[in-house]
Parts: sequence; C-alpha cells; structure tokens
Amino acid sequence: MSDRSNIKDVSALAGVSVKTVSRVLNGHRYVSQDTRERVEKAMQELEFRPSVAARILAGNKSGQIALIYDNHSPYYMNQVQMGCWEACQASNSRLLAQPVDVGDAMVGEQVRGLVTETHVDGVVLSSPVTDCAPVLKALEGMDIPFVRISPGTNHAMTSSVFMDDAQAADDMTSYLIAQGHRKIGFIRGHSSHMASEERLFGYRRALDRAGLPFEPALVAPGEFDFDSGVAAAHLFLNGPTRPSAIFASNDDMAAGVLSVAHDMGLSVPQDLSVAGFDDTTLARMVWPQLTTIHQPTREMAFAATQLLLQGAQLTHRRLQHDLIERASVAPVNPDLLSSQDLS
Amino acid sequence: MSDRSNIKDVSALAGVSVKTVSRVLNGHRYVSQDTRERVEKAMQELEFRPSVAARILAGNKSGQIALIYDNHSPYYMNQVQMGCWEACQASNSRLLAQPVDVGDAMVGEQVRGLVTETHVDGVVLSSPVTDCAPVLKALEGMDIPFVRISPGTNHAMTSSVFMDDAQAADDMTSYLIAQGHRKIGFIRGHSSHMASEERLFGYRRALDRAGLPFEPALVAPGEFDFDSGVAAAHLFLNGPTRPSAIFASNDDMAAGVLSVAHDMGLSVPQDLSVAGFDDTTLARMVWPQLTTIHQPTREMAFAATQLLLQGAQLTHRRLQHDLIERASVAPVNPDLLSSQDLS
DNA sequence: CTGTTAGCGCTTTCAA
DNA sequence: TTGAAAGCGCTAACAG
Repeated sequence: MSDRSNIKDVSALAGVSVKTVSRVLNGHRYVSQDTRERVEKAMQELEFRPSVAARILAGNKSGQIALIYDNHSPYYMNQVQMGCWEACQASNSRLLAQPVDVGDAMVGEQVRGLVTETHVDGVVLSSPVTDCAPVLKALEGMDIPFVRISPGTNHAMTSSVFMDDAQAADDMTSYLIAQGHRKIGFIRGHSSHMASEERLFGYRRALDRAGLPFEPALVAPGEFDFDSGVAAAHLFLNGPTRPSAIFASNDDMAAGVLSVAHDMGLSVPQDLSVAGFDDTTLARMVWPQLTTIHQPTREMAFAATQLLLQGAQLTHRRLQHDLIERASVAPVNPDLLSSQDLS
Repeated sequence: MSDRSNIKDVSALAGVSVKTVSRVLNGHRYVSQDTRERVEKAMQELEFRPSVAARILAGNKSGQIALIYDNHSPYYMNQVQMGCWEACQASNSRLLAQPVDVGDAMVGEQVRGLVTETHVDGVVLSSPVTDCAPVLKALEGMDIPFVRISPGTNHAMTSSVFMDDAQAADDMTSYLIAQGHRKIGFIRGHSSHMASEERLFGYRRALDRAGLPFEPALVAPGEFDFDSGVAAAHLFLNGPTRPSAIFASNDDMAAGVLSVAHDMGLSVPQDLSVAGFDDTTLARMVWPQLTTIHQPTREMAFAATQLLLQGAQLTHRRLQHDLIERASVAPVNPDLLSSQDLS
C-alpha cells in the first residue's frame, strides 16, 4: 500500500474530473479521443489501479465470480479451474475458487456467506456441488445467477453445460460391439444422477441398433464407487452369463473391475475388455489398457463460465465427448476366458 | 443482492451504535457481555454478513491473501492450494488463487495489478513463481509481505518454507543403489523450477559417494508432466544404455514411465524399478509398486501461509521429506531386462 | 461530451 | 464501555 494512487490523483494530473476518469476506466462512450488519451497517460504515469473494493461498493457489480467445488480429483478440479479461469481472463473478471464440503451441514450458509461477503456477480458450480441441495437452495434464495457444470438433476433449474451421456454410452457400446464383443456387461451409475439413466439408455440403444438382445442379467447396479465395480465384476465373472467386456458408468467402477480382473488372473484386454467413463484423464494414465469416454471437463467449465459472464438466460449447452482408445481392445477369444495367465 | 442487511440495520435492531456492532464484528474488548449478545442475536436474525469491500475500503487490511502459481502439475497445485486454504480457514482469511505464466513478459505488471486492485494483505508464492524475477521485483517494490514455498534462489530475501531436495534425491538414489541398481535413469524436472537442479545434484552426489560413474546418457529432460515421463521412458528403454531403475523428478513423470513399462510388457519392479517424487499419496495408492519421496507439499503450503498470516519476520522453515518404500524393490536380475514378459 | 454531488458499508479518529 | 462524525475510492444519478 506504499503509494497507491487513486482516481483523484489521475483526474488532477490529467486536468479532468473524476467522473471522466471513471468513464475512461469503464470504457464508456462520449469521451473525446483527446481526453481519453490524456487520462490514460496519467493513469500509466501514476501506475493507477482501480480499487476493486471501491468499485464494488459504489457500483453494483464486482467483476468477480465464484467457482464452488468440492475437491475430489485433483485432475478434474484442475481442468475445471483452468476452464473457468480462461473464460474469466477473456472477460476481464476475477475468479474466486472456493472449496467446500458438500457433506457439511453448514455448506448452504457458507456459500451464502461467501456470496454476500464478496459481492460476486455470479457463481459456477462444479460437480458434485451442482447437486447439493443446501447450496442450490441458498443460491436460489439470493437472486444471484449461477451456472452448473454437468448437473445430475434439475436441468431446467439453471443454465448448464453438459455432455450427451446417452450418445457417449452408445458410442462406447458400439465400439465394443465392433471389436467383436457380443456379451457386454454394463454397470449402472448412482441412481440419483440423471446421467446414469442416460448412459444405460445409450447402452441399450447401441445393442438394439446392432440387433443384439438386451439381457437384464448383464446390467449390474452401481454407485459410482470402486466397491460397486468390484461387486459388479464378481457378479459378472462368477455368474452364468459371463461377458467378454464390461462397461462401467464411471472410472472408479472401472477401476474396481480391473482390480478384480487382476486378482482373478485375467489379462485386460486379452481376456476381458474393460471400458469406462473418464472424468479426469487420470484413469487413462493409470490404466493404459482402459478404453474410456473422455468428458470435456475443461471445455465445459469454460463454456459454463462464459455463459455466466455473458448473462445468458437459462441456456443449456451440450459439448462433445471423445472416445479414447488406449490399447487395442483385442477381439474376444473365448478360449482365453478360462485360461489362467501369468501376469 | 436481494435483501442484504448492513451494519446499520443490525445496530438499529440491537439498539446500539454502528460502532458497537463493528466492535463485536472485530472481536474487540470493551463490549459488555450483554451488549455483545444482543448484537450477535440481531446479526443472526438479519443474516448479516459484513461486506468485504466496505471493510477493505474503510480499514487498512482486507483479510485476503493471494496465492500465485504457475500450474505445472495438477497434483502439486492441488496440494499447495489445499495447504494454503487450510491455513486461511484457521485464520478466517480469504484466499485468492491466481495462476500466472512466469514466461509472460507482463507477469510483473499482472501481479502488481492483482495486489493493488484487490488490496490483499500478503502473497504466497509457489514454485516456480518463487523465482520469477519480475514478480519478485514487483512485490518488493510494493511493501507487501510475501512468503515463498520452496524457493530456489535468494533464500535470504523473504520468509520461506522448503524441503531439502538435494538430500531427498540423494536418499532415493542411495536407496536404489542399495537395492543393487547400477544404472539408474534420472528424469529431470522443469527447468524453471530450481528444485530440478537440486534433485539432479542429489542424484549425482549419491552416485558419486557410491563410487558409481555419472553417465549423461542416463539423464533425460522432463517438464513435470505425464508426457515427459513417457518420452523419457522411451528414450531409456529403447536406448543403448538401458537402466534397471528409473527415478523421475515428480510423480506425473513416474506415472508416464509406468505406463510405458506396462505397454512394453515389463513388470515393475521385477524388470524395472520406478521411483519418483510424490506430491500426494494418490500415486502410491494407484501404483503400489512405486517407491517415492514424499514431499510435504501441503504442509509446506500450510506453513508458508501461516507464516504470512502471522506476520512472522524473515523466517525459514525446512520440512522433512520421507522415503516411502511400497513394494520390495527386488534386486536387479539382469537376465530379466531383455526378456519380453507376457503380463 | 464533461463536471458536481451524494452516497455504497464499513472502520477510524475523537469524545463522552 | 459506548457513540457521532468523517472518510476510504469509486460510481450513479443528475445536471450542464
């Protein structure tokens, strides 16, 4: 705070009123070219930087938005932060990234506090805060715009950015079919997430289009966690209708399947193909043999932030996913299914 | 901004002056128990939240600090953010996390702008911004306290928190040597991080002490990301001087090496030992076969932030690293090195 | 196109 | 232990 100069200093140096300086600062029209230049020169000379605090207090917008997240995967959050950050850069806004604990009984209050204390103009919610009831309720009661990235529920409630889960699941299923698989186990996602239903639908649609029968025995329940994947893998691999490929609705469950496959001495993908959704790019790194649907996390964050900053009314944007094939998922060799490999 | 209540509303409801409310807000002494309770009740009733902007403008401290970083590894940044965040929580401060590009010619100006615009009370610098001359110069010229996490240069300049990178790399290298390895590939870190040089030094020192030759061909460049690890692994494993162990300067790169090893059908650690620095515990969980130097990143960030918030004068704290051995890294079996395993 | 005058919501003197 | 008044640096009406 050594020698901060203020708008008054600038106006004095430039020989104009403070209001004129303010106009220049905010890019208003109706400032003569000559005046504008004089003011800008003065600002430069004094290294003038407008106080955000003062602008907030005087005006009605802060130029700040908040990103609220509950940190699950570093990679996921990194992508989200970068996406939001880039959009803010482009709009000359500041980003306040605030972690919360969606399990905390006080989350709603925390968010309310954050918003009123900092005067942010809007809020970006990333999963799983997107579906955290206390937070949504707090935000709705505050008359502040917010956008959600991949909301699982209540799509109609706010603007949101998401991907086409049904198509993604369809793509992956079709890919597996093209590899020669005929019995493909599917592990559902958590029932509270809209995406789970969508993915199941996509799976069925692909089977249907390929003329393959839908077998209920090849669908296992799941809750998006590692243990669900383990349970489902046991169900499939020890059951009567043994699939040659297992498609999990997210990467944690796919990890569970891989773990079981490994324990049983099965090689992936020679003995069993495992596919999953990939939130983070991490899964791909960790398990190169995993073929995944890559979710465009960063792009979604960017788009969501853009939507918020542009003040778009209730807009929904669907972004494209990618199917990322890492290892060649070998066509099924039924003989191999029973052999006990080394590895 | 629907119905924000202000300090005046509170004072009216509580039947006291605004100054008294302010006193309660700031935890001043000299407020009678009775008055304090009345005020607190009024605040609660009105869901009062003090405007940060107003407090900044009126007072001389903002209750905000900035964390400035240049995002190289998501894991690393996640840990840094969490550490800073926790320290802020404890001190009731707000954290502004701001990415910058240390290569940008304007980075100094950007930081200067950030500081004066937001009125932050202090700044935490994480590597490699810790050693970014334009930023350091800008900060020094502003009379604002700042603390550095793992600075590579000018230790005496500011308070800092760091670990002994050379010793850590030395420890790991010595460990690998003790396991019987004689050819140990080393993957350097990003050149903008001073720690990279330290680690290379530690690697060389350990070799030297053990009487092993330093072979330039066993040092690969790296940029702290997954792809660097992949590239380096290819370089080593397909090159003429094939090492029996690869030591990566961070965990993202170690992951890349593991991925390649897997693709090539090599078992770790039977065919190839892989070691790395580790910002989180995640890498260790995912790859139990990985031996790592655990960097107390989060702890360093926490300590640095604490130092800043407590206004400690020129303090340096060195935190201890740990060598975490996960799987028994089998002594080298040269025969295995050329065999192409199934797996 | 430009200037004047009130505040925004708080903290800080200075009194009581 | 409490209160009254004067700003902090800016923007928002209103004038000119």
